[in-house]
Amino acid sequence: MTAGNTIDREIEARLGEAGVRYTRARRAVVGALSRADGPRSASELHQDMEQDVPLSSLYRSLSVLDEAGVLEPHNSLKGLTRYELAEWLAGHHHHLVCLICGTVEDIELSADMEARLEHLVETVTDEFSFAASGHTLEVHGRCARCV
Amino acid sequence: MTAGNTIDREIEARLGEAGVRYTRARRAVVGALSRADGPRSASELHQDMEQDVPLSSLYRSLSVLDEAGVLEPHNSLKGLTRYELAEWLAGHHHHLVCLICGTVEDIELSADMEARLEHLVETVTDEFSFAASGHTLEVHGRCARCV
DNA sequence: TCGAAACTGAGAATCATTATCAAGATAACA
DNA sequence: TGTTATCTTGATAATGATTCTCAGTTTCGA
Repeated sequence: MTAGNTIDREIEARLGEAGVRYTRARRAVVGALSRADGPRSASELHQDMEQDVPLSSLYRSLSVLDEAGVLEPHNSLKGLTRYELAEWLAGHHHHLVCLICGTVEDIELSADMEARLEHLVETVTDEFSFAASGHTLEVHGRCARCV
Repeated sequence: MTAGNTIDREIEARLGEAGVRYTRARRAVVGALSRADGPRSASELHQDMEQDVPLSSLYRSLSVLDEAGVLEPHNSLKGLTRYELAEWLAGHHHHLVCLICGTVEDIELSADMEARLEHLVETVTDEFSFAASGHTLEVHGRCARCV
């Protein structure tokens, strides 16, 4: 996939600006996340990549990538933090959150709905003294696997 | 406030169905939460109620109330779980999430916007095999205190 | 008033995450 | 091409939130 390479180049550039390297471990994390269909926690990634990268390094990779703006953290069930590629890499989307098993699936909204949300967020910015930088609609319920 | 009493009666009834009592500690938790303007974590509540209830009991109260459907958990920054009164008690609302300090403020949407969201959620239910039970719009950014 | 069931508090145990630190890779450059 | 400054890594210890355990206490109904 050329898309993968493009993303890799963009990330490499971004990390360069941040003064850090795009190492094997970090590439592996990005790879696993771009293969995933939703946010993943450190331990989920650890399994996905078959213990290739030790947990402690994995956590460090995640926080480096997060600080560089390559990833976005997503706080989920049971005090777990799951990460996904940032919107500028993966596109804007929303979440289906399973209240039973905690997994999160990405979904996209219609352009119409998305436009309305954007407008709403602007309104909020004015109404409350809150500097909005983004938004996510979370739909809660039971996923297919949790019947 | 009569509202408080009404809520208390409703909660008492609900807990009765669940076969648990509405004890002093649990009342204190509900009181602190209904005074708050957004979700609160166990340790925040512990401070709010001036160590009146020991942390271990507080956690237990939270999980009992959660299981009985009186509270709703909200996963926030740094693996913290914050709770708030469930929607059937506190009304439906959305969140302003500060990415810096992690505090969450409740907001309400216009009826128009809310109707659109509801409609959207129904669409999602059909399109994906996902049994939606609720939704929240999270607006991310910096709160007034974090300039 | 007695006993079963529910509750409480203190402390130990768990789990995710972060910090530490010595050893290993890399890049720039003399 | 060796040298050095810097960035990384991996193992391990430490932290912080949350859950578990268990003995003692309270509460409700018979």
